Amino acid sequence: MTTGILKGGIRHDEMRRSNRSLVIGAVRRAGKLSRTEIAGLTGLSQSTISAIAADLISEGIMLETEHASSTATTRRGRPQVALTLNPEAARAVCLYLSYNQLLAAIVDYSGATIRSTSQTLDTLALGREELIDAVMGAVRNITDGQGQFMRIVFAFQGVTDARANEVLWSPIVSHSNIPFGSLLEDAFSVPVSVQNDCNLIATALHWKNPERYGKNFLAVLLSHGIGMGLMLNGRIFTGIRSSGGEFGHMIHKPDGSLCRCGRRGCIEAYAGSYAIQRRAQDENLHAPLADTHGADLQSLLATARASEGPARLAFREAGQAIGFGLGSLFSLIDPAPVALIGHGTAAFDILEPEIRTALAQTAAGDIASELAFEVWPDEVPLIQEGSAMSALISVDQDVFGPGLRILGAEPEVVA
Amino acid sequence: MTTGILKGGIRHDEMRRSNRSLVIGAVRRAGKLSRTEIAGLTGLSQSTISAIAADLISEGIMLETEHASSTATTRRGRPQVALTLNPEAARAVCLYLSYNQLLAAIVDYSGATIRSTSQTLDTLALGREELIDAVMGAVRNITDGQGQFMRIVFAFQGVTDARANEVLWSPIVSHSNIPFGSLLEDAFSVPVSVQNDCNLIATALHWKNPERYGKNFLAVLLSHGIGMGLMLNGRIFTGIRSSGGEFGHMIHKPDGSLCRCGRRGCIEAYAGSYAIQRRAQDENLHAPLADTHGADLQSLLATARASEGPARLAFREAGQAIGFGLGSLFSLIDPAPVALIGHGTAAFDILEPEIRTALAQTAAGDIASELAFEVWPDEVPLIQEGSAMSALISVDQDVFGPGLRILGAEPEVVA
DNA sequence: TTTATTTTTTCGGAGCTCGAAAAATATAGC
DNA sequence: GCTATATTTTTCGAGCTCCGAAAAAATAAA
Repeated sequence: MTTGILKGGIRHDEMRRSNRSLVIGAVRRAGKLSRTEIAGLTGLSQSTISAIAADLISEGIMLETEHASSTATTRRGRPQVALTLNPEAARAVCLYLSYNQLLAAIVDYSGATIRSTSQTLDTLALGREELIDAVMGAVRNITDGQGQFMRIVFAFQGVTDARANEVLWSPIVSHSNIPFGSLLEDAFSVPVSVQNDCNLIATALHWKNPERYGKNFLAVLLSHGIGMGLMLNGRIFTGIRSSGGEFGHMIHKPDGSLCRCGRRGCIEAYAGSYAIQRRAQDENLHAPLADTHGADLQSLLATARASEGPARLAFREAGQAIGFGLGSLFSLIDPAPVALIGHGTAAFDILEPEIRTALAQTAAGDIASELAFEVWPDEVPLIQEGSAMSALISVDQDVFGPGLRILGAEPEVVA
Repeated sequence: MTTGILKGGIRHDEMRRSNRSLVIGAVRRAGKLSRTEIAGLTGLSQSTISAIAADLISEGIMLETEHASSTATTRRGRPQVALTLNPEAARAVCLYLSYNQLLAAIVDYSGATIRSTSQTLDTLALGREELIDAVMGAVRNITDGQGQFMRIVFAFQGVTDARANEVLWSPIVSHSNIPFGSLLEDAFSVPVSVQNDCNLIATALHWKNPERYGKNFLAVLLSHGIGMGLMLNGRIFTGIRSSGGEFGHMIHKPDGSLCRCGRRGCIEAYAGSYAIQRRAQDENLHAPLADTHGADLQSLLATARASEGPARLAFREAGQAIGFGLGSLFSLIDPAPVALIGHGTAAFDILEPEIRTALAQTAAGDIASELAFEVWPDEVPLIQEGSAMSALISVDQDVFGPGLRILGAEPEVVA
């Protein structure tokens, strides 16, 4: 139900704008598409597609590829000409700051990675200015001599604001409210979006496997902390003020274990890998916050698998927290496909039965049995792919859709 | 971020369709509007509005009202002519089935109630067929001799499916999966939508007070059970399969109190009025399910206000459950304006401090202090208004927006 | 080489919006 | 009462964009 916020009469140019975006989106999704196929997919007429394609080609946004052998073997009749996005049409910079690591990449308009860099840095120890300098330096470094670029996407473990401009809070740095968006925009004169890593994971899943991850699904990152990306109605769900979806900080047990965020009883305080380790060692009151990235958890997991004991109990309680949390979430939005991502999924064999047992005790219980989890151990490639798609879709819709011409992306005129 | 589900090229007729809807929506929102004002609000040109208004008037959807004294006292120049929706253009039937009561109303296209009926019935005791017959009878009864109508909205305390067709489960009847939508559609040959009562409350708040209840807010019904309606991005939020938003059945305490739904630890099992009463009397294991509609709760509340004791404790625990629940919810969607509705709000003086204390311990704690609750003791008028608006907006957009002509709504030709 | 088949482009027609000018309708001043 | 001024609404021609049908293009099959 639309509810009467006005402004927004459709004019003539809007129509073209929208249809151009539709065509670009269809080609991005499929990779290669003939005019006839585009007409079929969009419902627009052949003649309209012909006109729009001619424009896009003359603007250097799309390319005609030699005889597309798209449809099986050669058939009678004039062969279809495949259209693709012109890789040279635009470039974007993708940044990903995670615990002690800063990744950067340049992608072309087709999504291919042109160049990438990686550097380690002590994220928690760094001062505010040092942190900003490191990020700025990474962009300067990777773009040096690489020509113009049209977008920066800054992926971040933490809470960003809803306008995708500022980092509000993050577990991996010691500072809050850092306006990376404005800083980067001022420095590089390019639109920047600051995005929560889990939201980008969801974006990536949607592009990798649209059958499973269509208009509604859930991606849960099981890592040092617990994160979530949520797709609802075909859109990444963000909160009203922040990037939202702080699944890890829903309350599992009022007044329960101490969480990294300073509060008590959050899901993360049971299911984050630091919490599992803490629970396995002594009792569960105070958080040591040792950085348990990788190895330690592996040995703990081996112990847990070997026999009953505190280690296995710790993983079980983690599974319970996740299960009840999903149950509460599903009370609001119903079960949907769920993906579990990150190194915490190594313990999936122990977690899953506990998750299902807990879920069965919640309002989602009836349909929980239908629910299939998919596991992706490594989140980094997903975040990188999500960043690239996020940047490029933004170019598709905001720049090439409207048909503006942008500095530094001078299109070749393909007579 | 739009994500590439195709189909949906904009054609020429779509443009008109969309702009017609926009005009109708503007007039519905404002009640009375001159062509000039519509042009200003929609951003469309005067000439376009003139053309669209002429169409709508000739189709009998809008009316020219005598010299609208909309703008203060008379000014120089040709006076504005106010346009209003023609009350005769359409009618809709609104039904509301709640505990032991079935309300029906006919509203005209301006939203005015033409006729209304009320009947009591023993909802829990009624057989499946008796229940269906009662609903059918109510529609037949109220529409008898009243001419054609274009929509039925069936408001319901309970879970409906996402297509707004079926009642999946309800606490007030003994049967589940009743396809009221199809049954009514077959019987009356009119589109029917079956809606959760809390979603309609949210719709009503949005129309009554768009400043406060704009694109994002939350309505929580504190009654025998606990319900929720959620507006996100200007749309009523529904789950993927069901009407969704079952706030009352998020888990407050794993393995906690028995809930009316058969599970344990739901928020409702602490905050529903049956739960409060149960908690005040003995211990909290089994639910008596006495129908505590009204009076009993009043005396309990008096006891609670008078002195410390089990009664006050029961209300306090209810507040805690609500507070932690809101905290979890706000972890996902951030604080937004909240309205509390229903007879449970009579205890607001006791509940509020507990809600705020609990909230402060959750991720929403930082901004919880900014949060203002608004209290509406009586839900029925809101549900009725919400039903009417829901039905009429559907006519606006699906029938009159496209400009089709519908049986039984023969427009007068206003030369 | 001719015919059949399929894709793509071209062209005329129709619908919608827009801006500017004209028409309509009131008040204000003399 | 008449004219000037102000404001709203309608009218009219121009400009986009889309569509359908026909033409053109490009290939396989006969």
